[in-house]
Amino acid sequence: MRLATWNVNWLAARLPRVTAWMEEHQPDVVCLQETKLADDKFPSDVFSDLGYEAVHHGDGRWNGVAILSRLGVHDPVLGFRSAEDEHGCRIIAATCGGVRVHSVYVPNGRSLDNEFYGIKLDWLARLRTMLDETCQAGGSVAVCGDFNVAPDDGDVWDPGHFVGMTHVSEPERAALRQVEGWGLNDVFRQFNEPGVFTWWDYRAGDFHEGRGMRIDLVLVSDDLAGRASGAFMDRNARKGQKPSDHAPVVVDFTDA
DNA sequence: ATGGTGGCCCGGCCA
Repeated sequence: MRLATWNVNWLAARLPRVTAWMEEHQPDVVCLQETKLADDKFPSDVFSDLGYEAVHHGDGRWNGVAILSRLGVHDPVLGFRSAEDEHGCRIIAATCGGVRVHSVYVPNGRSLDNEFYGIKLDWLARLRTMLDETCQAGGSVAVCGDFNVAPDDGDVWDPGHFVGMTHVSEPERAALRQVEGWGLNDVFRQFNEPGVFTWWDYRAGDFHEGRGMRIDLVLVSDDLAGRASGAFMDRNARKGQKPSDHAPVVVDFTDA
């Protein structure tokens, strides 16, 4: 199974790039974030023509998450049980090829003194609760998406630059570890050295200057981690005309 | 360096 995650920063603008990328890389399951589409505007037919079933959770303006799969889409769950915990459309789950897949877009947090920072920490705690409530220990589980947290200092271009900022603060990293504590592994790290990033600000030539962060993660249960055969970030998808500010992350698994 | 860019929808918000 080839599993991918990509924050596309508005699917309407990115659809040609996304479909071309899927045809080139042939993922079996794709988690998308920041589609910024209402459900009735989601281009299910385009993905259907490529052989993928899709489930989408979006309200049209901000956020928006989806799962595309050519291994089936079973038992989809849109959002948390309580919408007020979710702060927009930020999580969708479905079973694809025997794996419980989650596509997540964690709140940005804005700044350490902003109310959205607390919302971000609460959201990550709520994610852990969802895993506790809906996933069986020992099952095949993947939580993929834009976590808006760089797991450690090797995941940012310059730790000194980020002192006092979100994405790197200890409470955020601790909240991420609590999610991983369900029994998930940051599988990208098995195959890549520190310094491989997934997001670069559009501004000031950050991409070309290498000023990025690794905030797009694929967290998988132990059985999947044991079957992982490779993982990469596709830098080419961040180049050229009208890119997302995120690059996709791909992980390959051998069959069970 | 409080800029810079690029999305939402068309002025302020969000990343």
